[in-house]
Amino acid sequence: MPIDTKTALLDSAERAARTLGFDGFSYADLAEDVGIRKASIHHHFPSKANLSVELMQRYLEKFEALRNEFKETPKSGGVQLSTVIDNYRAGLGGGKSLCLCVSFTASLESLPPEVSQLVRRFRVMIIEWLEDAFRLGQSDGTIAHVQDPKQEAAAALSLFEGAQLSARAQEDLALFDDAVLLLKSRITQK
Amino acid sequence: MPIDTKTALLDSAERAARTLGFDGFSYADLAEDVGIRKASIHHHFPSKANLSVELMQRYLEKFEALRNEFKETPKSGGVQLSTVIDNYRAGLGGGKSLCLCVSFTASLESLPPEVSQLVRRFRVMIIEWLEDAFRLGQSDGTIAHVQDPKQEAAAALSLFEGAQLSARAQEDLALFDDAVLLLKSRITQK
DNA sequence: CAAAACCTACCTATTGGAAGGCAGTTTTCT
DNA sequence: AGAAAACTGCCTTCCAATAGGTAGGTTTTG
Repeated sequence: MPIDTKTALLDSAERAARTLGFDGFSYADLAEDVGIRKASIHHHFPSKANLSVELMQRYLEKFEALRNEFKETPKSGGVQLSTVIDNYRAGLGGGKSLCLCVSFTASLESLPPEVSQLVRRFRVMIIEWLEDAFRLGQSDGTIAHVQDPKQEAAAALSLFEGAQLSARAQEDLALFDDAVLLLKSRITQK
Repeated sequence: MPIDTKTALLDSAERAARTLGFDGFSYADLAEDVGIRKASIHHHFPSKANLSVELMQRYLEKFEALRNEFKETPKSGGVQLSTVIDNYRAGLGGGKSLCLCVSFTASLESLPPEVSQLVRRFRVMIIEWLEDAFRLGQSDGTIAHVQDPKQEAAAALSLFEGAQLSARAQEDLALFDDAVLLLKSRITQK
């Protein structure tokens, strides 16, 4: 047994959504990519709206799990912040893809309200993660001049998502690095 | 004469692109919105790719003009930065639309290479504007603790675009304000 | 009058989706 | 245990709607 077909479909759809946008791919594309007939996809995902929900659900859960990992084995604020940054950088796929949350936010109108809800939950979760990181970094001294962790978190999330757009616009990871350099320089590796 | 049809089409298309994404609207939608037959659109824009180019061109020119205005009648760095922020905020349309540059960046793969080029030019222009603003703010004292204007500019653009996404995700302008608050608090109104 | 603007009428390809079949596995009933 | 029923995963066939686009004629306008 190579790979579960449903998972293969989700993987393919996620790739497509993050590189082309949700309106940028079709069931036909998925079918060809996975090696299945187009109509068979409906067996796993009755509708494309349904697929979008399961896609975002899985994505959210994956990052919630990652976050919980870091909650249990506490690291310094600086390390936590670096981890989030690295994750957003890695999510760029060399400048070709975006965070699913970013991509879905851009075409939110084409998506069922359930997805909007999940996107919001995703954002809240990341914000909380960042807020914790900044608060920790403030007290353990691994992030310089933190005044208000809440404000920092809101700004940081926007910065990361915007930095992904910058990098993607020129398909160049250096643009991402440029955008986060200032923030990164406030981190004391400890 | 109410409005030039071509302009009406561009306006409608821009609205659609910024709220639904470029793949989220069709010539049929435009036709209904403007009150013209679908096929007639081809008279003004032979292809949708063509439309996307003219759309981005107009958008770029509009902001270039705005920028030049500020070049001729020099204001303080803080005021210039505030102006850019306000523009990105206004561009949100109450949380329903995005900057065309952001929207196009997300679905860049569906667009002709000419648009990628224009998107890049747009970004470069904004970055230069911001860089000038930070440099000015550094010397005239209207923006606090500016170390490297270049780094600040790159971070600021990402921040604004990301802040737009944040606000749009919840259709709430307050999210934009949250994200830019930290930066805004560094501006001394003068 | 000529050009520009717009129309009707089509066209082809693709969209997401419905309906029903069929082989293989698992569950249930006797 | 063995037959029947139900479920799974994928298939083929079909479909109405929509996509962007073309051809050629008619109206409007400078």
